[in-house]
Amino acid sequence: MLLSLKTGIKAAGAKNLAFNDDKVKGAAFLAKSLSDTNRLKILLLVCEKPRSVSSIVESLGISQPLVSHHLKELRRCLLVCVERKGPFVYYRLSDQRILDALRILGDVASGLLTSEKHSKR
Amino acid sequence: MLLSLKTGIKAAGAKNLAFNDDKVKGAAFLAKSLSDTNRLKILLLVCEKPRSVSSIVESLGISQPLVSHHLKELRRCLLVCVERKGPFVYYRLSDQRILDALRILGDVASGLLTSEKHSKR
DNA sequence: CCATCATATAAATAGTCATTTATATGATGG
DNA sequence: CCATCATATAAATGACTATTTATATGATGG
Repeated sequence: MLLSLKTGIKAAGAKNLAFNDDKVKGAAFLAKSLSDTNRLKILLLVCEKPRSVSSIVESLGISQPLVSHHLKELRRCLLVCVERKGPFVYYRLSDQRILDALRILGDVASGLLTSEKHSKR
Repeated sequence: MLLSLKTGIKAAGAKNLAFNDDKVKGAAFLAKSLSDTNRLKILLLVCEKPRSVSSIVESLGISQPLVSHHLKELRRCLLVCVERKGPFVYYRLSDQRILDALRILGDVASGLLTSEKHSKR
């Protein structure tokens, strides 16, 4: 299966030689974490400077356990870094390149909904 | 809720002014579609030239109904374009920028697993 | 038209996941 | 220590989704 994919890609010829199976699995793994709007909003909040959980709760207007739950998932994917300061726990985005990916996805989504590329038949 | 996010972002200050709620929703929507390894493999197969369903089935070694199912999802997100030629149906990637996003995600995933950024405490 | 090939859809199943409610941990100030 | 605040975890629930198996549609060549 893995082999047949590689074969397929090689047969196809070019651009995606960089996508070995680990890259594909890693990309899918991160994409899953980025597929929830609440998590995306959290990432956008912590991308500038570290933010405490309560600050995130206040900004997003969703329940504290839900924020904690999503932060746990983001931690699991190593998308955020954690630092405790007294009673507060601060989270920040661990890699700014995630923002680039999100920008592309957002732009492509906007484009796809307005363009007519897909109406091709 | 939407408002509070915007407020939160504006309060945060800068980089993500481009992320309005529609962009966030769009990015999450596409990310969900990218979160399955089989769909990613399909996208990588159709990113070069149009590919028929049977060709994809053969390359990936998964069942034809499963491939059709995933293609349907990719169609729903407008990530692929469809063209029928005789009995064959050809799919191709509708926007090459998706590859850029995938490359970033793959790279970040590789990086996060090896780096020590997250072990900060 | 009929048989066959390519693709799509349907139904069933099992696993995952977001959300809520309730409770626990953990630090701090008095 | 105790009360309180900040955060995390647990359990329950409903919704969604990937996969399989079976069947349907749709085009083509004879």
